[in-house]
Amino acid sequence: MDQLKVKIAGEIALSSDPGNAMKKWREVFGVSQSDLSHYLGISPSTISDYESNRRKSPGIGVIRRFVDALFQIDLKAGGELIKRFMEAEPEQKFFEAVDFSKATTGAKLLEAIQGECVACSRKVDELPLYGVTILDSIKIILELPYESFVRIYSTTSQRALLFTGTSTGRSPMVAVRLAPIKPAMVILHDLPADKVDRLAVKIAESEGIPLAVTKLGLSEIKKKLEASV
Amino acid sequence: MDQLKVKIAGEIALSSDPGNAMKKWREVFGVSQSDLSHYLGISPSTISDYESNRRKSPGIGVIRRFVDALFQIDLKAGGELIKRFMEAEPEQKFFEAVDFSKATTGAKLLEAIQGECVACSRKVDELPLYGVTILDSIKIILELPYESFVRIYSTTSQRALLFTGTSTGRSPMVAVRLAPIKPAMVILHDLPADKVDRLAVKIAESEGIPLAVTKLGLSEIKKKLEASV
DNA sequence: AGGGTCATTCGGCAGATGGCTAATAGTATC
DNA sequence: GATACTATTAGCCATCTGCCGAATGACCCT
Repeated sequence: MDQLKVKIAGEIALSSDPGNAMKKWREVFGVSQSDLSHYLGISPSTISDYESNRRKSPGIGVIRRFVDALFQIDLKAGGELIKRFMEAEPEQKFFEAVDFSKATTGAKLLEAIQGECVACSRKVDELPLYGVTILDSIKIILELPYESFVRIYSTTSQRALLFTGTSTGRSPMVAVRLAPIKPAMVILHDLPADKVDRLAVKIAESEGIPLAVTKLGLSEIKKKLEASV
Repeated sequence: MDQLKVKIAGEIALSSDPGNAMKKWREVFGVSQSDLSHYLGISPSTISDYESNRRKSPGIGVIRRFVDALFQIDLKAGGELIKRFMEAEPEQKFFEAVDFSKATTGAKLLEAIQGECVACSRKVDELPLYGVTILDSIKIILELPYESFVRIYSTTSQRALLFTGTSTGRSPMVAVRLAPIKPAMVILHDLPADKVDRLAVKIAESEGIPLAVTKLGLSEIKKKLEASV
């Protein structure tokens, strides 16, 4: 647990955009600016000041309070996020790509993997899909250093992202929002449609990216994908 | 390499004694205050100000420049330290204890493992030894979070510490200096007597702790130790 | 005894931080 | 439309950072 704290603090401290790093972690922990500020006993605008880099070099006191607050808020709520982060084993591959030889559509893909659209369903047929990238959401957040946090998405235009190991879909969509190049579609693995986070849906809508869920097993999905190549 | 930077930055940021954390890493990298300050283009007293916690919450800008400087200084000198840190495999035990059933002396121990004293040799016979703790110096520095960096030494009074994987003996002695409870003797493994760092010797002298080296293989040493139980 | 490197302490100062309040605005939900 | 929650922006100010220079002690060396 301390290790995770150290990683977050170090990431913020070394980031060339510390405000964005703080924002990322706040959103990953699913805390609003006002909740966080209330917890810290300061005004919400102060949080916004940090996240917009109005303070170019925040003191480590701020960082410490910030990280501690996120942890304590999560612990009060049961410590689910921290638990999942701690359980994630390092040194394992966290993504896998399947390319299609010819373009398909979101609708066809969802049909193949028994997916259900929860946001932006009208766009499901618009964009051609050239492949699917399967990602472990926890590992991405943990193992990609902040600077390269978004680099993985550089090739994801015209591709669907399938996130595994997500409990609400919030963290992956935060990642998507921060990315400069957006995927054509996002699919959340093993997550009931009604448990999808509202913030995640909101991000999907505002970005215009179809968001879907599927309960099919991972190996099943891979089979289907490879069969459709 | 970035991971190591993040770890150092995070450790400093979250430490309740950031000055000491900065000092630890500066000394681990073997850089003097004046060299570091010269490299950063600031005055040596500024470094001292930080290390004595005159600034209670240094900005992340300072931390960033500090960490970058340490890395660049080491890289200019060949990057040996960074290389060693990167090579250290995690998830491996980093210490091993051998206890004696009855007390022995430093002189007897050194004779058994073919050790050679390089500092404070006159005290080698004074203190009774009840055991030897074998430590991997790199792993200690890397894996022990700063707060518990010294906890391992709580039981080392009346014991000798044998450090493996050290290239100059500087880092282990820095660790010893920071520890609240001191070992009775320090032995550096696989290191020629003339390559022992001068700062290491100085620390040993000022702490009154005999410092020795041995070239005997680790397995040989363990055999000898177990034989003398 | 003197010179060199090492580190610490302290007073001082420009400028930045850390915080506030108030105003603004986008989305949701009622 | 009103209310509530979200986040951002701007002006303001006390305090603290970030850095300096000078003075002070340790050492070690020759």
